[in-house]
Amino acid sequence: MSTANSLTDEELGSAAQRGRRKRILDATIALASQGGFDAVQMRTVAEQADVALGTLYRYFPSKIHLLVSALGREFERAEAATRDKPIPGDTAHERVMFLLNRTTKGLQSDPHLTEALTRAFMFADASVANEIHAVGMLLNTMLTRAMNPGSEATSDEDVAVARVIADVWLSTLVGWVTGRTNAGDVSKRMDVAVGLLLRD
Amino acid sequence: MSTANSLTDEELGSAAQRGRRKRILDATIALASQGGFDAVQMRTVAEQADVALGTLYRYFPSKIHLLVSALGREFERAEAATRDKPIPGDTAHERVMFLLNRTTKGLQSDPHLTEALTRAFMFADASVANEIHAVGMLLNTMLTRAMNPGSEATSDEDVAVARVIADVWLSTLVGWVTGRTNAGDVSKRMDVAVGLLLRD
DNA sequence: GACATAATAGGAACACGTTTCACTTCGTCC
DNA sequence: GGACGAAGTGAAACGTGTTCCTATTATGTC
Repeated sequence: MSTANSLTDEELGSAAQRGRRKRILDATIALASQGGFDAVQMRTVAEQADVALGTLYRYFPSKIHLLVSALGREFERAEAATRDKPIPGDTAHERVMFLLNRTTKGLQSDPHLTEALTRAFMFADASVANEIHAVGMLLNTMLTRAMNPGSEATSDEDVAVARVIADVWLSTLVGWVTGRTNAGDVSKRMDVAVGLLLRD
Repeated sequence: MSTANSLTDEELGSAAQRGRRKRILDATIALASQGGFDAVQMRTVAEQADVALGTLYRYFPSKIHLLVSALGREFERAEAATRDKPIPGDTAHERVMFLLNRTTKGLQSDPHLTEALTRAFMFADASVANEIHAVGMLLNTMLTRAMNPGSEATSDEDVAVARVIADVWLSTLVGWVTGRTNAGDVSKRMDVAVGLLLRD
């Protein structure tokens, strides 16, 4: 696996290049959504994005980088769409579960896409650290905001709890993606975990 | 990915067959230990186990099945070695941490092997459910026993806590394996998580 | 506008997981 | 002991991620 990074949108000079990058990610999402991890074939992505295979590899040094970058973009999109909406719920537990349920439902509405992205996320190695880190930060931000809706300083404990919740959520998601847990159990297990962690 | 199962030791008739299976798993562990996931190449495993490639695939229908089965054998070995030793510690928290630290230290002493096995575990899909389930049960048994050392009935809450701990541990392990978390942080993060879950 | 440089296209080639197939060996039943 | 099916061998072939190479096209500089 190569050690280079994916090209981010910001460091791309021309509009044509940003266009290529966008077409590549769009094709990736479309293929993943339709057939999951295996359907995201580099030749197919390149063809569908109207880009040469070599160019695809110039933008994203591996299939994993590509998928994790796509995941990042989707996550940002989802986060941006809900950034300014207050999360309903009287307790941290309720708000966190609202957030998790909403996100989980979104993921479960496109199982193939979720499978592809989760697989990539879990398979990624150190060379994908940057892309992974971006996703992790986003996730933690969303969770701590749900726990602590005002913009008061977030406590260390909140951060720790958010990390544990994120870990459990990821494991559970992997279980669902790989067919070991059914959709309903994801919610149930998250509720149990959140209940144990946020006793208010 | 094929849907067949790995051949278990019990369902193998002859001693020659059990020998083949053992040689295959030994070769797998040796290669993984030396070079990690990528070094476990099916041709190399077959060659080193003195078995034809087709035979290897008859015993283990994919590289993932092979690695997860190897993981299962290692886990059983580790569990059997410590089954009857009482776990030191005055509280559930201490005992669980003792167990986690001992296991984590064992894993970290062979990073390549751990990388290979964890990668396989996280990448596995539904066709590997049996092999995965065996590992999951073992892990949960070990954790609930640490939490609840007598053989008193294990409560539902204990089981739920054990599952959450296992989830966090897996996520953290993945972080370590993929170079996102260093070895010391694994312990620290597990301690925080266990502290949140077992407040005694 | 001419040129240097970088980016892209197009496609061949390689690596490794997986499949396939023709053949041989082994175990079992009569 | 021979016949038969299951298991094993050996090698070729395929699919897909990845790399590499050359020709062509943009892009920026004087």
